[in-house]
Amino acid sequence: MPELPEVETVVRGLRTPLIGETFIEVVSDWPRQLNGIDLPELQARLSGRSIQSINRRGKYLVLALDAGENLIIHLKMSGQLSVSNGQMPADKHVHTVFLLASGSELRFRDIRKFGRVYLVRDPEEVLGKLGQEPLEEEFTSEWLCQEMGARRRVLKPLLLDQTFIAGIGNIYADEALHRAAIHPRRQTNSLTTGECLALHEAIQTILSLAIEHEGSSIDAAYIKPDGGRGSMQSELRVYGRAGEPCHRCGSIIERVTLAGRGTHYCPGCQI
DNA sequence: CAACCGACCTGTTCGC
DNA sequence: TGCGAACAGGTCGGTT
Repeated sequence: MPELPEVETVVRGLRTPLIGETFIEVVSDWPRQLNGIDLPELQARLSGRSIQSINRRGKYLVLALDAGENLIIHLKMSGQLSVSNGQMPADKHVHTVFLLASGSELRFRDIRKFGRVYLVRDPEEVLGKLGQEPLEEEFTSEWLCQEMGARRRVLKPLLLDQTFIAGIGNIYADEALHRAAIHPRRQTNSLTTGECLALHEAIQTILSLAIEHEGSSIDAAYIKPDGGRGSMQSELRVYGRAGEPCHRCGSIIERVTLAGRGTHYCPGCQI
């Protein structure tokens, strides 16, 4: 579930309670969540490590620790992180708990169990294949237009390709294409310069707006670390609005399956 | 290289 | 009310 804006919101929400904290112990009842590191090894390498910074790369959270270790977490479809004082018992979907020196604990809750935790000395081991950060300076309209022209692919699946641009997921791909008034099935090399500029603008605008709104909380799948909800769901113009009228042209929003994903678009104004 | 499909999981919603 | 099918913010690996 969480895409770039949701992960960014989680990162911001974890900084205050976690930076400067020290790991004491890890408890897990779902070893697969630890992505192949066995619990004793994780325990040994994490115990005594303090958290120096928390950042985001694509949809990954990166906790930089002392002694050159990095704890990297991907929430996939249903992962949630929260910091608890340990008083309230964790519910049955919390599968990994990181106990901290202050007595509080970082809880990784994940109904569908797709989320993963990595502990690596070199973050590139996990993040190495990711593409451009869409809100950073290197993501320019010149770069985007050149890449589009050079590729021969269907547009929406390319936007979801994390090795091309890192962080866009199914909601914001659909929303960016609607804002840019481009049909999701268009071929990348068929875009005009004007369309490509509009797409670049739309990607940056929708992601920034979603961060301002602290992400989209459509059901219980995404909540902030403090338990609150984002408000971006009420700003969405196509995602989840099949059968409703387009705010721009009044046509009825359609939902189709494209590359295996539900795809929402306006047949009236997305050309 | 690109497109497609099942796998990985559990829960919720929808149609009959 | 019950019950199965479809669907869900993501990615990976194997196959055409």
